[in-house]
This record gives sequence, structure tokens and C-alpha cells, in this order.
Amino acid sequence: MEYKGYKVEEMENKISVEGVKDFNPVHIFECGQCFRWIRQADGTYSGVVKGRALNVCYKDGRLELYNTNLTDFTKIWYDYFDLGKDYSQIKEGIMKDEIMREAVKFGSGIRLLKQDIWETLISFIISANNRIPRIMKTVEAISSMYGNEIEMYGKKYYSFPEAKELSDTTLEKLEVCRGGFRCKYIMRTSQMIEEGIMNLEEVNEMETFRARDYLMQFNGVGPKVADCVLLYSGTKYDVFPTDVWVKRVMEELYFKREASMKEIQDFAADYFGDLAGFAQQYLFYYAREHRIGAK
DNA sequence: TTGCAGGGGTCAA
DNA sequence: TTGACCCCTGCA
Repeated sequence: MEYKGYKVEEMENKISVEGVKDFNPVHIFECGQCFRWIRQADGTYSGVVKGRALNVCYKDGRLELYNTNLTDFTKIWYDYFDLGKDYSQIKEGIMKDEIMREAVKFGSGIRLLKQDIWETLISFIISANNRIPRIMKTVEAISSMYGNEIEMYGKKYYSFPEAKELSDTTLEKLEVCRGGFRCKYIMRTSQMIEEGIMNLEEVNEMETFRARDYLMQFNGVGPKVADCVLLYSGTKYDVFPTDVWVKRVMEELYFKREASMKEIQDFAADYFGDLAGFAQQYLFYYAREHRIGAK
């Protein structure tokens, strides 16, 4: 069948999508926006989204999704993989200089996933002063402790728990996930949502600067985490999450000197405009993989 | 082998 | 504006 410009075919527990451009699983799943997609021995990626386990394979314009069906493709995966967006056009818009041409070329198959905002919020609270392998372990531990078990091809996976599950637990139990000092932030954040003090759905209706301030009311959420949550949940794209890697790449390649967070943010807003979030992702991936500015 | 720095930031003083 | 912070890996 034809679905929004793609040729989609449903087979036994599998979907094939023809005509998918600007899609590279390595770039998408390892550019730092998500923590629950694991590369398999055959090069495909497996992960859990909205309580569903999925296996993803891409080759020559054909996207293959295993352990799913047409209904879930139209209801979940089409949006999740941002298939309605023309990334070729976005890339054109941000390749404003030689640096960006390099970065975009390097991460040419990046797409910004539209992830669940609650899961993104907790995941990026965990990311503070942390390393990616341990962030992944902690998110996985929280899922296996509080989420639901799902099976895919004989292997066990776990959904990410709801706020209720985490607000109901004790700090002592939660600390088994090895989140360290971030566990109390996770507890408090879950409670704020569960008690109705905060509502993540409201963020959609806010201007970017308001949404950012709103998210920063959560314990453990500062400007960087707030921007990540907005960008990786597909809520706002005119943010420029500035972590140590982005700061380094901006200082080394653009400023040619040390620069403050504000300088970098202002520059990005002015230079990339509404596409700042996309530019950040190509720059981050480029900087981290090349270890730009690392000692 | 042991010890120590430092990491996708944030909080509190 | 500055140091502490859980935990863990890398490196001397």
C-alpha cells in the first residue's frame, strides 16, 4: 500500500517501507539522543518504544521493521522515526559553512526521534555528569525493575515504567539502578507528575522559552537537560543543547577561543534559527566521534 | 595492584 | 561563581 509517499508492505510480523531517505540506524541510534537501542550481532538495532519491542534494519532506501504490524506503523513508527520530515531539506538549511558541511556529511543518516517526553525527561536527568554506557545501564535497570516484561524473538525486554511506578517506590529500592545522586531527582520528578503539580502535556502548548523554564522546575533539570528533553521528544527544534562536547566543538571551530554558554546559545539561535536543534545533533555526533577538544 | 581523575550537569551555599 | 556529587572506567 501507499502511505504518505512511502510504499509500505505488511508481511508476517514485519513491515517493509520503501523510499526512506536520510536514514542510517548507526547515526540515529548512536548520535546520543536515545539510550535504549542496542546494536545486534547482525547490525540491526533492537529497542523498546511505548511498550513495544522492535527490531530495525535499513538497507538501500528500504526500512524493515520486525515484530510489528501496519497499524503500529501508522500509529507509532511513522511519527517516532519522523518519517514525515524531509531531512535533505533540513540539511541544506544548516550546511551554511565548511564545518557544517563536514558534520552533516559525517552524520548524514541522523534523524531526530520523537521520543516519549516522560521517558526522555528521566533519561536525561540520569545523564547529568554521567557517561553514556552507565546512563544506558541505569535506564535499563529502571525498566527491568519497574516496567513490564515484553518478549521478542525469545529475548526479554522491558517497557519504560510510568510515573506512578516510580513515585510509588522508595529511594532505597530505586538506588539499586545505580543512578547515584540522581535517584532522588528521579523520585521527586515522578512524584511531581503523579501528584499533578506538573503536567508534561502542557509543554506542547508553550513557547520554547516558557517550556524550558517549566521543565527546569523539575529537580535535576537545568538548561541543558531541559533542551535535550524538548529536542529529543520532538517538542521544540529551536533549542541548542550545549553540553561539554558541543561547547568544545563550537569553541574550537567557530569561536577559536573560550566562549560562555550564553554566547554559544545566542550564536546558535542567530545562525541556525529554527533549525538549531538539528544543527546541534550533527555537531554533537561529529564532535564526540572525532573527540574534538578532548584531552 | 592500588589510587585517582573525571564524566551528556545540577544544586546549594 | 564554585565545589560536591554516586558510580565506574581508564590509566598511571
